[in-house]
Amino acid sequence: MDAPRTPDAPVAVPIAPAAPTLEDVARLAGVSRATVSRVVNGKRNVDPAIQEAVRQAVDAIGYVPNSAARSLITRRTGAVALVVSGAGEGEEEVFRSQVFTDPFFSRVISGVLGHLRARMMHPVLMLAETGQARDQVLSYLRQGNADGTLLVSTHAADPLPGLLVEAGLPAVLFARPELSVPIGFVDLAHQDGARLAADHLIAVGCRRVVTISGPLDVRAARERQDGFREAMARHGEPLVPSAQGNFTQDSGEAAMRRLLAEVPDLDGVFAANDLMACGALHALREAGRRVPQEVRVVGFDDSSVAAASRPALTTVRQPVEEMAATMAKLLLERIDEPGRPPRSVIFDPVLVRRQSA
Amino acid sequence: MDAPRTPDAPVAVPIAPAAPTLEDVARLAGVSRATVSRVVNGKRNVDPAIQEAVRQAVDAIGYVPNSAARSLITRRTGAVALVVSGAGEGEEEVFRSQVFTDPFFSRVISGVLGHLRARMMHPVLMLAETGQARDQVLSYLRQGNADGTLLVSTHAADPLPGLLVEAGLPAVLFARPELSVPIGFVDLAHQDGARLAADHLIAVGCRRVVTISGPLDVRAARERQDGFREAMARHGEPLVPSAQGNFTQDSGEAAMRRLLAEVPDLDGVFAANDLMACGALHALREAGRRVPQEVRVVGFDDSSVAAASRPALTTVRQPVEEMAATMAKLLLERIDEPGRPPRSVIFDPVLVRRQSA
DNA sequence: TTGAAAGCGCTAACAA
DNA sequence: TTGTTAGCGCTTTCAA
Repeated sequence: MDAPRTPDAPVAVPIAPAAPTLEDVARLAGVSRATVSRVVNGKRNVDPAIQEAVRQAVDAIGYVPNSAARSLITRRTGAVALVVSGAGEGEEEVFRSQVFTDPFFSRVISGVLGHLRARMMHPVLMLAETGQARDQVLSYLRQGNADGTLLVSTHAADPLPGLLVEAGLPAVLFARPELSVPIGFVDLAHQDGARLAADHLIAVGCRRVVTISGPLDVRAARERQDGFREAMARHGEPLVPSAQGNFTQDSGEAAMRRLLAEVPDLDGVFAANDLMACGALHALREAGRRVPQEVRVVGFDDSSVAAASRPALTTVRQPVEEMAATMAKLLLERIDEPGRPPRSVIFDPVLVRRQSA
Repeated sequence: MDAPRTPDAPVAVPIAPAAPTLEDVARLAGVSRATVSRVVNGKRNVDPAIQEAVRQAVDAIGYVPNSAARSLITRRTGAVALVVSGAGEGEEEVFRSQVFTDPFFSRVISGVLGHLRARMMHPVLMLAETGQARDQVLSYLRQGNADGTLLVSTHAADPLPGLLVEAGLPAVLFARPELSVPIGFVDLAHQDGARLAADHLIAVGCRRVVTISGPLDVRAARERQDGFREAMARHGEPLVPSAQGNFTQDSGEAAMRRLLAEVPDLDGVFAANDLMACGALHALREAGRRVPQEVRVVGFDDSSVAAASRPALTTVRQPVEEMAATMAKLLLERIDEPGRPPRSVIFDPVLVRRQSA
């Protein structure tokens, strides 16, 4: 009663080709597994003739080492986690879109990739914006899925640095941790950068200067603010009106409007990042103020929007790619020599003059 | 130029605590390794009492499974490669900075991450912009470092899709491959999107319309261009002046200048992406043309710059995050059921009206 | 339901 | 210089 089965379509059948192993190569080359292993890993002390024979066998058979097996012994994965961690209050999707809208993270990725690939290591991207996500990241790392962690915290009081140190996992941060944790980091001399901006605004003749700050629970935002105020005080301007933003363009635009209402005769603006400076530019244009003729604007970061905006932004450059590359370098150092104490590097900012000031 | 400073760092002594293994847990709980394994992996058929005992032992001892050992048997890593591949001509650093300046890639990452994390999988970021880099990616994958590949090609005739299929590695592409390769992908109905733009420009009264195209060796750019021209032809405008850009803002600005010189009375612009549309906006402002009063501008993608630019861009939305999430979904399907033929999904674009048209 | 035993594929002592 | 041998820590038949 059985209807004859129609044969399955002649689709490219997925034959599991049973990947060749060291054993197979060894047999074909007529040597031991150990010797093959040595050749494959480029260890010295192997007869050139045998080396050649092994190589031929490898090519002939299409051998590729299995990295799980290798990792099991070497305790190395060739991967590092690149984790972006938040405060733990936001919504997942909001956090994601904010993180990835900000050109900052792209620059971090770019810098990290640049340094890592030369060492044949690869970054695994992870988000740790909630407590649960953080636990997942932690357990992922504890399982030995990565050789170390590059951590970018977006908010203060992030518990992750402490947890990583506690777990004995190599890690390096972007930005000095809020809480004192014995861990390496790269950072910028934010106060110096803010001073550069203040000095420049004064130098080009501004007399009524205001600032748009970032969220003041973020250390970098605080330091930029403090540094700016301090420098202005030294120039005899101890009272600098300020409005707070949250590093987004919209928040910068809103802050600028508030400041225009509050200080109608302002002639200089320092924004704590370029995105907000860009927003300020929009608000100023909307208010009919010409930049830089009537109002000068200085941003911070020198992100891609700085050069792209019109007028192009004068800004304080933070060498993010270079910092990220250094972060990777510090991590690899630590992975290579676990005994070594954590190192940190602080970078100096530079003023980049464009059209806005 | 930065002169990195090195602050002194406190020392943290590295204790190598010899991670506990299944064996340790088994001994402590008084059961066999197999039983512990079953409990840890949530297999049924384990006495609740024993289950509890094992769990306690796990907690007491701080056991975490070693994923290299696990992968060796399961042949799963929990990682997928997210590779961005280029044509193979550019410089490494240039490619990196271009890739990561474009908000498009950030959106891809965001969408991928959103889908993957729910399945406890993680993306490993890789670039394959040169032949050498491509080989590295390929060997990384062949070594079993990832369970599959999500591939975003920036250029036509990318050999990687073919190589992946040939190697029997599960993969899904963003955008249909130029060469015919039996592989799954997600894509947008670009022509339909371009038609949306054309219909809108006509509907709002434009009579002298021009386009800024992307590089025409990129399929998406071609389809947007063709779709636009076709739709304009149906509206009785078979000859649409066009200038070519390369998807960057600067190239859009330059293209717009050329078009202004060539077609001084133009009153409508369709740019093949938002970045170029933004550049066009700048060129138009510079030329003293008011948008949208004198010239209407429509972009493509609805990337973050579209809403951020002033005037905000009317644009054709490409649901990149959703597409990327689907790409991840298709890949996981394929990883779970290797026998299954590749699936693809094509998304419909939507016109997003803002201020520029 | 549990345990014993056999590897997964590789590297690294240790001998030869 | 090469081979032998022992695992790395885990999952998974197969019996009990």
